[in-house]
Order: sequence, then structure tokens, then C-alpha cells
Amino acid sequence: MSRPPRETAAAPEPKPGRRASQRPTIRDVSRLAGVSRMTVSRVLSDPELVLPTTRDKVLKAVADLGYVPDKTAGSLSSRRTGFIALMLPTLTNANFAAVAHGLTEALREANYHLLIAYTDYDMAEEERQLLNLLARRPEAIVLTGAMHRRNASRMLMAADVPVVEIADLPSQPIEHAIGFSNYQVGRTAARYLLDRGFTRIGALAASPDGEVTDHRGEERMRGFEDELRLARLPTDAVLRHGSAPVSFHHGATAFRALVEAQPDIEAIFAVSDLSAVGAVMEAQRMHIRIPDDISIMGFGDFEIGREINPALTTIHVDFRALGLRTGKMLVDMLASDATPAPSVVDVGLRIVERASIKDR
Amino acid sequence: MSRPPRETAAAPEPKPGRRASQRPTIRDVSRLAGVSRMTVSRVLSDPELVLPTTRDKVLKAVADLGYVPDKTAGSLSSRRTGFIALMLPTLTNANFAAVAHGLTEALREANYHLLIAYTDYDMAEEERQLLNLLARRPEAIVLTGAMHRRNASRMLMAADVPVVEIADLPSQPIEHAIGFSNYQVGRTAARYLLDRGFTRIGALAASPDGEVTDHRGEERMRGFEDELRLARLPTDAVLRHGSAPVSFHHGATAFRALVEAQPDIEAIFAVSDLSAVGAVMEAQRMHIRIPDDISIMGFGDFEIGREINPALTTIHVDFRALGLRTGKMLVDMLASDATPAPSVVDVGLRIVERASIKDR
DNA sequence: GTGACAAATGATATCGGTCCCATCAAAGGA
DNA sequence: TCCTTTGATGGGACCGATATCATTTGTCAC
Repeated sequence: MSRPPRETAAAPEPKPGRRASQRPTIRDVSRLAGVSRMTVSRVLSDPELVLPTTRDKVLKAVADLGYVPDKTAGSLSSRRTGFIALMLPTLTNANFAAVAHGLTEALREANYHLLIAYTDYDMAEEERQLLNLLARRPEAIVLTGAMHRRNASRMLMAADVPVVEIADLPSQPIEHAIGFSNYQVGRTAARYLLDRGFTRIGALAASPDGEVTDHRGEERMRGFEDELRLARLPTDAVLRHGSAPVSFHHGATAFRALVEAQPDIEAIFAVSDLSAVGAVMEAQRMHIRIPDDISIMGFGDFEIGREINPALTTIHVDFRALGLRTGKMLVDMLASDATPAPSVVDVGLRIVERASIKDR
Repeated sequence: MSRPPRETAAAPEPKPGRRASQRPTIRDVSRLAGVSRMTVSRVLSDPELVLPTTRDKVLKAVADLGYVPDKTAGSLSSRRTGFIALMLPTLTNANFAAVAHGLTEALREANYHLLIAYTDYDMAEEERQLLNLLARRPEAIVLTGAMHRRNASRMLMAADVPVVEIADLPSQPIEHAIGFSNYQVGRTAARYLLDRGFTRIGALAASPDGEVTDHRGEERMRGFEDELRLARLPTDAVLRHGSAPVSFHHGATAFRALVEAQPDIEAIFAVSDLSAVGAVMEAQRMHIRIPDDISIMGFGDFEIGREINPALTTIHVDFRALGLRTGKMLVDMLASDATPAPSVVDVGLRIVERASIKDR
């Protein structure tokens, strides 16, 4: 192939270093506005530093080019990614979604972005996801659930960013923790039912030996059983049925199984409102009257519990507030470069009494 | 202050260019393993290219140092961030959460990470969030909802990455679209009720003039009313009540208001199963028999609808599959550098007949 | 008028990877 | 034997921002 004829006006062809993107960079803006790149950067990150006239020139160039700054590059240079990592078991649970919402809200004003990963209750997946998250260099890490593999814990300690475990107070916090004790949830539920005078008390949970395990639910059951034992009551009506995660349907089938196995049951605690609501629905179908024949309580205070008939007694934890509080704490923490001492905050529980329980 | 005494063995102090991070970089790994940075990079991204002996040396160094590659830097260099952006109205809706799950699952194997933003049904927020997302240079953008501001649309067109609108087929797709028509949902619901012989037909929706607007729900209502009009039936029992987003409680209050205003109502379509379930619960409290006195149907096929008594007739859309499908499409699209022609896929609807409707 | 100081702006190195091409050794063919 | 090809590895530029420090300009006091 012969060399093409010399061009009339040698265009200052952009060096073909790498495949060029069409997208304008800060350099394009600076050229168009007739200022340095640094000035453009300042206009976008701290406008006060720049004279209004200069600022306007720059903003016009930004608008004309449709420039959107590249935070990837910015993050690398400033060593601040603006990411907060959040690891959840699942998003399809209203309470965990509420955590995410609360967090986002708190982080929005400080211009942090949540980087969400979820594990589907699978601990091996947790480890993989954690690596993915860490590779994005989040400025803090928020975890749900106190169970981590060795490796995961080690990676977290080495990450050198604030770590907050939420929604579940671990016995050995990695660093900060905000939440409540699922064990106490169980004990509180049992205590509540005992105080109401019940003696044939059961519970509905998922079986812990399936493919996935609901550690949080299992903790609740442990507390529940302990409290029953302290009262010298049998725990044989604590039914672990089907596999996690629990659902309305889980509650329905588990309830039927429990009632058939223990016809004299008086009161039932379900690990989750989801199960509890399912149980109430199944009871309707079986013509078992709630609470006259059997009392039921749940955990989580899901909206549906308020609406069913009878309304569901439950244990309330404000997950959205939990997210908000965590977010605020992180924003403060990241704003001051001090490293506060590890803190553990128990936000406590609240029993919400509704019509699904009737004193014996 | 006087100069400290000369050190005995001048440590090769690292140049203090910028505040040094403790975290090991690829350079540390390469030094420890005695290879070049490039070789380390290859071991981690395409191990086949490297001799097993070399590979093992590198992997050992990686493990010893606890090295976690920095994707921020990698993204900048390779111009591939591995992010897919997802914009949702909210995460606290089981169907939208299901979309996120489906997407994640499809993207996981190709090692893309979802970058989620949500708008709380607020269009100004959508625009802000979109800018945040674009600044992260996602390789594709997935949007829910066909309503965008001018500006948002323009930004999307200029973004130069695949854009997929899902869960709602827009009249003017920006590029690709996978979903269903909410207008058709409304018409289908009305048609279904008409075919069952009802003539006094109502609906429950949120009021469109609150602070937030549920455009999707409003589309359903539009289709519903159109179908009624075609059948020469009045639309005066289509109740827009309370503010979006709808909830169980919304359904309960709206149901009561509708029944009080239109005592002769025979059948009701609710914009969402949430409202429909709330309505059924309120009906129980009002001793209105469903379906004997009033038939009810919803939209969305939420799990709870299957469990209540009577089980809820609804219109089903498989949101998880929608997410999965979108994810697969994107993975294919991004793997081949071809730019496929814009496509619009209607995944259709399915009426799920349950006990909450009884022919007249 | 001049020096001191503050405000506005610019020049350049750098963040931590990957791309592109060069280099070198080993293998195979003429 | 020498050349070509292939496979493994390395060198250096570069991605697009910001940190840091230098420079320029303007203001004010003396």
C-alpha cells in the first residue's frame, strides 16, 4: 500500500496511543474554556476557589461538551473512591432492603455511593463477594450478620478501613457493631409467652442443615430454647422445618406440621413475621382460631403483620433507622481522620402487642 | 528543633511523593516474586499465559502479602470498569428487588458488578443519580420505568454505552427495552373482569398528584379505564386514593373508601397486589365476603397473594426472569464488540386465577 | 513606590494498574 | 547451521483525574 497523499492541512491528529474514546475528558474542557485542567477540577469539586468569571467559562464548556467527570480516575488520584460497601444476605427481604435505604439516605448528602453485594445466605459466596468489594477500595465496609469465615475476617482486618457489623451483634466484633442480639430476641419472645401464662409453647424456624443456613434465625431459636429450659419447660415443640430462607409458605406448612405433631400447642413464636403470617393464614384454612385456640407472635414487624386479621404481635427492630444511624456514624468517622475506638451499640428490641396473642 | 542524628544505615526511605498507603500494590508483589508487574497482572487476569512455575511464585507472593488488586486502577487503564448500572424506583419492593437479583445472577459469571441507584419515585432524583452512575463509567445502563426527564434522556444517549429499559415498555425506547406494557396490564385486567360478567367495576390506585407519582400504576389505570370505556361502562369507581407508593395499608383504606362511595361495586382491580391484599384484609374486617360479595384482583403476583384467604387472582410478570434475561443479553452484548440494533421485547403477562374472583 | 501577603491559577508528578510492543529463549524447518 | 515462528516475559507509556508546589496577579500598609 502506498503512502496516502500529503494532507492539505495536516490535522493535529491525536496520538494513537490507545484506542481513543469519544468521551470528553477534563483536558477537553480545559482547552475549550482556556484554563488549566486544575482549574476545571476545582470548579467541579470546590467552586469557591475559583473566580466567578472563570467558573462560568468552565461551566459553559462543561455543558457544551456534556462532560461528565470520570470518578474512576478521580478515585485513583485522590485515593478516595466514595464507595461504602454493604454486604447483605439478600435484597428480597424488606428489612434488609430497609437497611440499604437508610444507609443510602445517610450517605447521600456526603456524596458516598453504596456498593451492594449479597450472599444469598451462602458463606462461601460471602468470601468471594468480599474480595470483589475490597477490590473496589471502599472507604468503609458494612456487613450484616455476625458469621464470617476465618478468611473473611482476616481480609476485613487487613482492609484497613472502618468495618461495621450491623443488625446482629457478634460475640467478637471485628471493629464496630450496631444492632441487636438475635439470641435476646429469642429469649424475649419466650419470656413474653411465659409471662402470658402459656406452658405448651412452640416455635417455627428453618432447618439449619439445608444448603443455606439462617444463622440469625438459628440464634433466635437458641435463645428461645434456653429461656424455655430455664423455665423448666420442654423444647420439643420447637420445630425446625424446611429450608432457609423462610417465607409465608414456609410458615404455612410449618404451622400445619407443628399443630399435627403437637395438637395441644398453646402459643407459637415464629423466627420471622413471614412465617408467622403464613401460619395465621394456614390457621384460617384449618379453622383454628387465632388467638383463641393458638397465640402467635413473629419477629421483624413487617407491614403485612399490621394488616392481617388478627394483627400480628411481633418484635420490632427499626432496620431503616439502623441503616441511617450506621450511615451517619460512617460519615462522621470518615470526615474526621481520627480512628475512633471500636464501639458496640445495642439498639434494643420492642415488643409490639397486637391481637394475635391472648393471655391464657 | 535540631536535625535528628544521622542514621546509622540510611534506610532507602520511600519517596514521600504522596501519603503512602500501607496496602501492597502489584509492584510489591512483582518484587517479592521476582517478576515484572505485567507478569503479575497476567497471572491474575489470564493465568494461562504464564508458566506454571512462574504462576506459583506469583500466587505465593500474592498470598503472603494479602494482595488485593485495585480495580479502580485497573478500570482506568483498561477502560473497562466491570460495572453495570441499575436504576430502580426503590429496593423495598419485592419485584424490583427480584429484578436486581436476577441481574446479579446473570452478571456474576461474567464478573460484572451491579451498581444500584434508586430514585424513590422522584424524577429529579433520577437525574442526579444518573449523573452519579455515569461518573462511574458503567459499561451498560439498566433503567426501570419509561419516564425520564429530557435531560436524563439526553445524558443517556450521549453516554455511549448500551441502555436497556426494563419492566416497562416505553413508547419511545432510548435503545433496548425488555418488559411489558403497564397499559396492557390495565386493559387485560378490565377485559378479564368484563368477561366474568361484572358491570360495576372499580379500581384502587394512588393519586397521581402527590409528591411522588407512580407512573407505572397510572399507566395501568389508563389502560383499565380505556377498556371500561370501550365497553361503554362508567369509570367513576376507579378510585385514586392516597399517595404513592402503595402499600398494604393503602389498599385497606382505599378499599373502605371505595366501598363506602360505591356500595354496589362488584369487582375491583388494584394496581398492585399490595393494595389488593390490603383490600382483602379490610374486607374481612368489614365482613364483606370475598369473592361472594366483591371480587378482587391485583397485579404483581407477590408471594403473600398466594397465601391469603381467599388466594388472590393476579397478573403475573416474572421480574426475576426479566432481570436474568436482561443480564444475559448484556453479557452477550458486551462480549462481542458489535453494536446490535435496538430491540424491544415484550415478555407478556399471565393472569393467575385464584379464588378471589367469582363469575357473576 | 515597594515589600508582604493573600488569592487565583498553572505545571507536573503521581495514583496502580493494563496496553502495546520489544526482547529473548526454545522449537521447528529448510 | 541459520532463519522463522512461537511462547514467555519485560519495559515504558498511558488511562483521566487530583495533590502539591510554584507562579502570577492583586491588595494593602508603610
